Amino acid sequence: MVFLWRTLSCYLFLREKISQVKNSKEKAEGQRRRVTLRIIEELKTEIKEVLMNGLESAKAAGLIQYTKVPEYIIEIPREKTHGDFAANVAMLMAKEAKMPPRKIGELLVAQMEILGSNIERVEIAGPGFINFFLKKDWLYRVPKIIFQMGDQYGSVPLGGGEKVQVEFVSANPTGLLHMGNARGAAIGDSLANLLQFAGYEVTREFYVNDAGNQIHLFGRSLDARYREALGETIEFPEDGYHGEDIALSAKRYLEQYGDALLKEEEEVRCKTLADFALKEKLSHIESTLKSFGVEYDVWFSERSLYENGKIKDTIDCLIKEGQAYEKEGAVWLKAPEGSEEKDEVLIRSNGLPTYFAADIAYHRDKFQRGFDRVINIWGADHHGHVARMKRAVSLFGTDPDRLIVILMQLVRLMRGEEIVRMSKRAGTYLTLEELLEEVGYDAARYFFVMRNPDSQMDFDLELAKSKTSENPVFYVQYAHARICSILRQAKSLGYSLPDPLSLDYSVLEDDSELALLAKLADLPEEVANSALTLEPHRLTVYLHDLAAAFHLFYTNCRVNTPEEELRNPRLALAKATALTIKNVLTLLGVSAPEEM
RNA sequence: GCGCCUGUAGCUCAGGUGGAUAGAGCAACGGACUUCUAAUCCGUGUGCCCGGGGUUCGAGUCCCUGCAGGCGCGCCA
Repeated sequence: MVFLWRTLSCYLFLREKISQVKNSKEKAEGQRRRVTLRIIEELKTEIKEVLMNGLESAKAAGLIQYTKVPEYIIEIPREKTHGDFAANVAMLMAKEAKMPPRKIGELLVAQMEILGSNIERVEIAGPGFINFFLKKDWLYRVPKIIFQMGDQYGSVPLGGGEKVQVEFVSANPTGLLHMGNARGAAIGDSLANLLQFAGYEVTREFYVNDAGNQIHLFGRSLDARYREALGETIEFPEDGYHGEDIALSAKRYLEQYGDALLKEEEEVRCKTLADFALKEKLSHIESTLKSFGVEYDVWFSERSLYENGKIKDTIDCLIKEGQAYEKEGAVWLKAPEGSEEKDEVLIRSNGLPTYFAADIAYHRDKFQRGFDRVINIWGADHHGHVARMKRAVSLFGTDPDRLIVILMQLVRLMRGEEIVRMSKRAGTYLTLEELLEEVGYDAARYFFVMRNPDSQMDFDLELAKSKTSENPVFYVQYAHARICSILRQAKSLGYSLPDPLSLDYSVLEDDSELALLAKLADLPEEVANSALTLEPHRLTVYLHDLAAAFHLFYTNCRVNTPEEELRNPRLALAKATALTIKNVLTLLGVSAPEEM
């Protein structure tokens, strides 16, 4: 009876979910995303129920004493021989129950009712793990779910529509994009994709530093080149931008608008030229990033904070609250009470706000725009700014934990053994454009996102150029291309794939087939974990494992066999794998080629 | 001096909330294509997880400390 009920309810549950998915196909994206089937999660829940019921029975029978069940986990063991899932609860209870973990496990398992569940058998192993071996049926649900979900397979309703902003790259608009920006672009964009896939409402933002000191200097450098082009002998600003691009910008202005600017005041000349060149630079940055697969929702101008008075308002507010004060002609932000930190300048004695002041106003504005969480991706050289910024946010009543800064360690460029010293002034740095030309779009994206932002990375150009096959991205892409090839082959043999939802998958019994199914089922959990920890690089680990599982399946099992009962489920399995690979590659901004 | 990050195989790196025999790629060596793409698969590792303490049933993971490398500590951004 229990068995029947469980089977029936499970079936009804599945039917309901599937019909939800079916109906939702015509509905909006957002609604589609809410429908998700996390098999692994369901199974864990079921195991927990069985486990807890057993534990209560054991307690009721006076076999095990405890007051509270400790925080235990259900994990997927690395070793196949350790079962499909394992629980560590017996080991955690040992102390209070005053019994060896294995003994607890035995008593517990004896009280468990597994009849009618997905559990086939249970074992006690090692120091006291309770290992669960499941019936294979659950695996055969996997392909159907993947086909139901389509390009949404793997998405999870984790975020519940929480509004998250991801601000990344925000490169200095006076120059070109370098390797650090490239890393930030790959990580930021993948993270944004990932969060979106995990049910968050994501806004991608680029903060344009089009104000302040550097723009002033930028303008003066341009002005010098402009006048130089008109035959004047010039004195180049001491800390000016020496790059050739500056001179070229000035020349282009001259060609378009002539020499009329000479009659204007220096300040007007500088501002006009700076505006002209900034526009050029920004559109160049935008198109370069676009060619790297990155597009923004918002380009936020720092200058706008000056023009609409938000910086002034922010500082006034701080003064009013007694957090800032005037001294020696400057305005200072007080360090926290009792801390060893120094007070920070907000407005210089020359009357101009500092970058920090603008950034406070900027972050205040971010939260005023209603984001629940704000994620900034910064280079490690900005880490000194993090604590300050969090504190500044808290001064306006925002919980500083809502501001998350992901610091990336810097990228070191190598040519073989030799370190390439990057210098903007000398113009000896590699731009993102050049990188794309040398290494290629997919490899660059994958390479950057593969590594944990915390680790500093060497980018060896010679390696990247000479042996591109070393890059793991090809391993994954090849799996996808192979599947497409199988499907093409099937078509040319006249094999058509019937509705994958009506197939019987239980003929898939080879170890490599079962392993592949299990790996496919794992994606929603991987997405959830990666989104929770804000670590898109985990997805590359998953992709590699998935591709490996497929390559093994490919080697061991022939898909296009004449036996229809075997061929059809295998074709469907292959197709489901391709779909899954493509979904994850898309999150990483990498293409899924059909041929290689 | 203070702060942040890092230290895992020859090299490049993975190792959610502590779990069972620490993994992968590359490189090296030996096998597997008359069969859906060999950019693949299978096999071969003698790793003081930087050192030293500690926490506990159990530590690469947590705490303390030392060493080494990177990066910050501006009226720069």
